Amino acid sequence: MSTPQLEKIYTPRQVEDRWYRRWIELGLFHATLTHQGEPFSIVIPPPNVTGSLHVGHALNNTLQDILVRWRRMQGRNSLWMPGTDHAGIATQNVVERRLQEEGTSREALGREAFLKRVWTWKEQSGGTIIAQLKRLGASCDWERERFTMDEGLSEAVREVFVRLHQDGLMYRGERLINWCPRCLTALSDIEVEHEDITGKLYTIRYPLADEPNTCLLVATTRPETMLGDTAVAVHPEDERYRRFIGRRVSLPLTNREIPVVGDSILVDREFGTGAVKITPAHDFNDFEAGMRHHLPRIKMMDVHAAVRLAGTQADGELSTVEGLPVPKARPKIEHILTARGLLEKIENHKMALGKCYRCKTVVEPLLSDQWFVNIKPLAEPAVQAVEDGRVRIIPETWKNNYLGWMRDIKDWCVSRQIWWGHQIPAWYCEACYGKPFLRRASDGAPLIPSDASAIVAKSAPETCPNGHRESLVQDPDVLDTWFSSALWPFSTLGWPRQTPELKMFYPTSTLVTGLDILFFWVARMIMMGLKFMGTVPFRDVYIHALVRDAEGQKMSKSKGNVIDPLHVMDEYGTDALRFTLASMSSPGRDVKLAEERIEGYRNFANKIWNAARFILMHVGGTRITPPPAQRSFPDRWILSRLNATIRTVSQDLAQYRFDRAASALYQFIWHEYCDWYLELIKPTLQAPDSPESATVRGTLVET
RNA sequence: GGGCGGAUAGCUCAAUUGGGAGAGCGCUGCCCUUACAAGGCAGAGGUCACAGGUUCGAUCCCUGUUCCGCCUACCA
Repeated sequence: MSTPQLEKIYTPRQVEDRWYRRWIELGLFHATLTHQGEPFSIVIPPPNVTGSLHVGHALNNTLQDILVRWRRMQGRNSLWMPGTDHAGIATQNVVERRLQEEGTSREALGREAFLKRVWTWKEQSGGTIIAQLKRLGASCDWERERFTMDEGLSEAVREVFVRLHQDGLMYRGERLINWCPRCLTALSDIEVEHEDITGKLYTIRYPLADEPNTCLLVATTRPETMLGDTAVAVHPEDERYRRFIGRRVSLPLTNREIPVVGDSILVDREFGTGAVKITPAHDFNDFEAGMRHHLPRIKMMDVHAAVRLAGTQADGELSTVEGLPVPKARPKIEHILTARGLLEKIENHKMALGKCYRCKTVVEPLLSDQWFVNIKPLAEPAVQAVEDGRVRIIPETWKNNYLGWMRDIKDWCVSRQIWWGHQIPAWYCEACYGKPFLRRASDGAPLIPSDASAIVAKSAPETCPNGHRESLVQDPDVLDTWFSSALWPFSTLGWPRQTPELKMFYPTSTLVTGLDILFFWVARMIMMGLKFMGTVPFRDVYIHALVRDAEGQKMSKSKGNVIDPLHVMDEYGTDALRFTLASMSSPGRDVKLAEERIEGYRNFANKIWNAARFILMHVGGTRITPPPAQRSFPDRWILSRLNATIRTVSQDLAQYRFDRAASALYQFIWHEYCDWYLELIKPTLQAPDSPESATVRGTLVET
């Protein structure tokens, strides 16, 4: 019998690396098609390919790993499908920043060279997050790793786009969309973050055209947009203003006269002055109102959110505003209005400011031609699937959140004016619609004529319907990153081909994710899964907590309160981090990660290490399983406790109570096995030949 | 504006059916007893946010209040 020499103190790093290598060598994470067990599958929420492991990833992947390893131990054919996301805007921004440091830009490089550059960047840094997941111990089936821009997944994207188009669920149209003036692209509604601020409410005098001494008082938080006003609305039943409806006011600072209309939807009599300016090209409500009253749309800013006076005959003073970005234009307009006695008052006003979720720039509503998914027909079945329990959302409290959003869902703007991503599979004929075609105008807007009809196809068509061959150009825009993510549960398994993997592992068993991407990702996967696979993409959605710092603050680089999981793993070991995250992951509560807690579980790992060390010192690698009749009282006791613990842990994990499972393990190992059992058997270990001793050995090594 | 969650020991959090309030960390005291001082044993510490109500009895159920957090919402 050899007596292995174990260090007195557990040093995680070497042990972790050694075991991880061994697991990989033995192919333990690889799911095969020949495995007889009942399939169990999870697709990873693909991290951004340029990303680095943060503590949210650590939690998310720890929980998935626990589930997968547990099911694997139960004999299930378990697949954890890994991969990364191309993360369109985020990645493009990263590479663009690099270019800027080099004194160049994507425009200077041109599309092709730029994309080459992004791919290079992806090859260089794309492996980082994967390596970090391995460091975390993630038991993914790495042989199956996918990337959202792999050829197979891109094919799935084109297939879906074309089929949605065929079914009338994908359309192009001029709508008001959220526009990021820094990223220079459209954003979907949920890509806009709202921040509460105290802004200003300006009340401006709009004189009646035929009665200049009488003014309508109009309230606005964005006075500069008055340059794009095409009407003023009052409530049709408002006694104060009824007599003005149908007459005209002369729009200050411009030479235009605009009508006064009655609109009971737009106007809240109680708010402000009861009179609202209508700027159809720069406000969502006004856009709708503009449609109701057939008002013209005047764009008073360009894609950089800089003021344009086109459509307005500006006087000398106003022309100084031309070209100024909104934050600079606003005070100038305020100044001019004040100087001319047109500003009635300014009040403080609480409001929500929309910001780009990628770069935090203030988002502007902009009139633009974009591609949209007609989402209602897809949302309805996805609502049903959750209502009737085909998809279970855990904890259930988020179910209403999901249903509420889905029932009130707006069409999904899927086109992005960036280069990194899946280029939209639509072609236009320059011969039919004139040149220059797809070049960008000085304001950056694509020059696809609104009436140009697109030829949507999986690959470039030979000719346009009129027979032109050489004049076809592809839509320059790319798809929202979340478009390809929505297909992830089946595209990674080989769809649109009917692969054996798809048959075996779809629908997947569980999705583990954070609340922040419930709408971005989860909802869209359910919609797309139902549409293209006919079944839900997963049975359970487990929504875990958000990890905060010890003070409960959201971790952010700017606050400097970020806990780096890599640092924690170096300092305390991977198991300490994982056990901490699991044990604090109780439902309905955010995880406040405090370093002392991690230290406590580092000690736990050390405790286990030393228990093993103790056993090995006495019995080495001997493995003896005595028949039940020969088992001592302590043996029978600890075995019964062991079985009870296994039962508890299994029940807890089946209910996604990672916290309880962790505490059951902690309790058993430390306070029952170590504190009592090991102490109880110490005397018998003094007499190595006694039957009790043999029993002890067998039991210990077995467990 | 609407919706949801939280408030329990100094700190971080448990407590699935209303009936004696728990863990880890920290703290106090004693132990370097050869598995582990990243340990062992013993112990202190809580009007379970506040105010009402239901009940024989409430941390738990109901109502209201305060504070914190989140989601959602473009009342200009």
